[in-house]
Amino acid sequence: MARPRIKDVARLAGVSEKTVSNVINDYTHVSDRTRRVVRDAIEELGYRVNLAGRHLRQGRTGIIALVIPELDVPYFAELARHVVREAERCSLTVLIHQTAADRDHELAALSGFGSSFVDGVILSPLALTPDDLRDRADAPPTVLIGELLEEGADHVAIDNEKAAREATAHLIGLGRRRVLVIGGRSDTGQGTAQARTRGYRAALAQAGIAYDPAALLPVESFRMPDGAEAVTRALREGARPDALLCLNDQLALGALRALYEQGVRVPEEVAVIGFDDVEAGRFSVPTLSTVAPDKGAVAKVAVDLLRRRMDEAAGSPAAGASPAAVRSPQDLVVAHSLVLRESTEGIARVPRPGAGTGSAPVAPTPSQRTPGISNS
Amino acid sequence: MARPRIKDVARLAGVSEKTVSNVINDYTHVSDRTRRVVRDAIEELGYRVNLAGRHLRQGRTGIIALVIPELDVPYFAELARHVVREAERCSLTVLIHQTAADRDHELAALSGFGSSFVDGVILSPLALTPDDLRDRADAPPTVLIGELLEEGADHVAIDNEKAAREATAHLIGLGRRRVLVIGGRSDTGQGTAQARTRGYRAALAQAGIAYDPAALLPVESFRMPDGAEAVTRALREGARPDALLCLNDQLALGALRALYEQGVRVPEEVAVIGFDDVEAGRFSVPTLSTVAPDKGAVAKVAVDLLRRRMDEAAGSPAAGASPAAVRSPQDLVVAHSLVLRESTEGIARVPRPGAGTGSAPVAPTPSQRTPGISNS
DNA sequence: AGCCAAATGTACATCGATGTAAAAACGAGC
DNA sequence: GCTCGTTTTTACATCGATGTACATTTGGCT
Repeated sequence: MARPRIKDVARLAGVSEKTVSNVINDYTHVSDRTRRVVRDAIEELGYRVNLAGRHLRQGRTGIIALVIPELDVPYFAELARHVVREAERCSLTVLIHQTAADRDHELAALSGFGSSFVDGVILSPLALTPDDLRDRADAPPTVLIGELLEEGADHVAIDNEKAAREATAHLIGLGRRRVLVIGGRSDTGQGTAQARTRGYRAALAQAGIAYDPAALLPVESFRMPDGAEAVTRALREGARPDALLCLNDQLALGALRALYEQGVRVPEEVAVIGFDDVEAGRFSVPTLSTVAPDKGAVAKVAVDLLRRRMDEAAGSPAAGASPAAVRSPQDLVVAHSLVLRESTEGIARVPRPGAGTGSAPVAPTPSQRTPGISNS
Repeated sequence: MARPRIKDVARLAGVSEKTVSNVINDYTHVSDRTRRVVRDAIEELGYRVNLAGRHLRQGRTGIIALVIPELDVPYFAELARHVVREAERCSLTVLIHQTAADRDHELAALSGFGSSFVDGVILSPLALTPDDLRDRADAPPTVLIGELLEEGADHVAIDNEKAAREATAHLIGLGRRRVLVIGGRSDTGQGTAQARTRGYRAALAQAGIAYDPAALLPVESFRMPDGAEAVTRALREGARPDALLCLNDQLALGALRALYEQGVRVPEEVAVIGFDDVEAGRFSVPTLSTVAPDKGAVAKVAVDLLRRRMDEAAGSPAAGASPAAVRSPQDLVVAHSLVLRESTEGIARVPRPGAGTGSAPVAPTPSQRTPGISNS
């Protein structure tokens, strides 16, 4: 009645345990007849391999961890979906772990959850310092996404500086001159926020617009309430922006809400643009222009790179043999595009026809996406 | 250089392997001195237990699976966060698995991913049939959340029928008479959608309003595009609702967008109410009234129940001894409340003051929640 | 001092699957 | 029929941690 073991299969099939193992693992030299007999026995007993035994023997689990700050931030959730799909293709299981942007949690993830039961880690760090990355000794292969911390670790992301430059340039091209940056940071760190802020400044410089440090509105975290609060406070303090560059879509959606509450029209008075292209931005009122990273590509590139690292780790434990070209840390850049929607374009809204709605709508369907300006 | 084993710790500490194991597992009869020596050795070597070995020996992994249809549906993401937090308290790790509402994936999850490497499963099924639940033989302990499939399985959810009745009654109380149900289903299944539809009909009946089957708008899935499409189509076909009961917030948010595009004012012309209380509904324009399940409670109750089942499974493999009271399937109901926001209340918006925003805002801050009508 | 019970530590087998090395079976060629 | 070279199969050790059963030490008491 208990779960059958390989031993039970062997007994039923009248062969040794190893032969059963050979059949399971598609070992070459097994006669067709034996293979069939064993298969039948497996079928009859409903046998399935026990991962614990295999793991102990082989030292691998087939599980990789995806470590992200918050599950309920749509960008991470959407990314997670892609990573899971991608991993499934290589029959890897993804263990999703949230760190709540907590350094200890991220550290734990880096070293494989205090035990080697994941074969690799894809980590989106928020609170780690470059130092943390250095003193990991026996950590599993790791690929970072999103934040660029420093040389020394594999990393996949879009060109954040360039993307921010393009987005800002677009706002300037619309005639906007007073662009606030929600979530902007002036320090010279390696984080995404800093890179995007640099891009913003580059665009200003290119257009010959003076940079005002007060245009950077810091936020506690990158969620809707923070965006709303930052904008509300800025307006209350007398800011008169004609555009907002929000460093992610959550901030932008919060900002849209705050602008609405303050009676500021978007995009007529203030244009708004975000980052990430989350689904909610396609249905907000107004719909949200945004920098769209190719999430599928981020996931694919990250998983591919991680797999290479895992193979290396497994293949040559006594390192050195493999070509330095692959072993040296990779910093891979993924494509992004600028998706323009109502929050920057000012698509005319259907005038209110009393309660009637018989006429065909003029506004675009929300799912309709502007082709966008693709980067290299 | 390789990862240290228990053997290495034992050698360094000058004790047997078992003693090290005893220290690690807080066995009672270990002298303080020995304990300290072993602890120091562990510290010095940076030893950490290997899960594979422990798992093989104990037959447990300390991992539970949370199986949900889609990670990027905010409700599931928010729920997942709570489940992870709750599990962390009992030092359980959560493996999140998405099924894409695919029956095969859900089945695989039910039987523990083709191997016994998770100790338990919390499953939010969408495509499973009651039959599937019956023929699972050696599946790990399982708790269902959300959908009520049938007797025979542990289950945690809000009282969906009652919640829908309350929500509908509230709409009727606002004077609305033509309430459409986005995502409504008239069949007599055990799903959430059916339960909510029954609640809707009950409320109509109670108010003496005739039920029109055409008021149920079926959807392909429960996401924003589906909500938008359903509403757009209904309006185009001549429907003249004065309220929408959307069976989740995603549908409602899509509906809000569609109504906006059609020039229909919310809530003046059409009141809208959703289910789930996702964060986006607190920042939409207008903000979204919704049935708010106590997600923290759902997570807590589900994890607690699962732990009981896991203990039972571990304690008495040859069942029978434990009291039937606990072993019989539980069907636990969690509290919900009705959160009223702009989409039903019609809070006055600040009139557009040109570009000025100097005056204090009148609208409530988005995070401000109406206390709500709590159920039992 | 002498004894007994409780406290503490150890050797060894075990969980399940698989790599290793070697035995057994098979087939071809003379 | 016998040898040699392959193919197929097997016995056994192994991965790392821990339960079992027993050995040893400790301490309290008479």
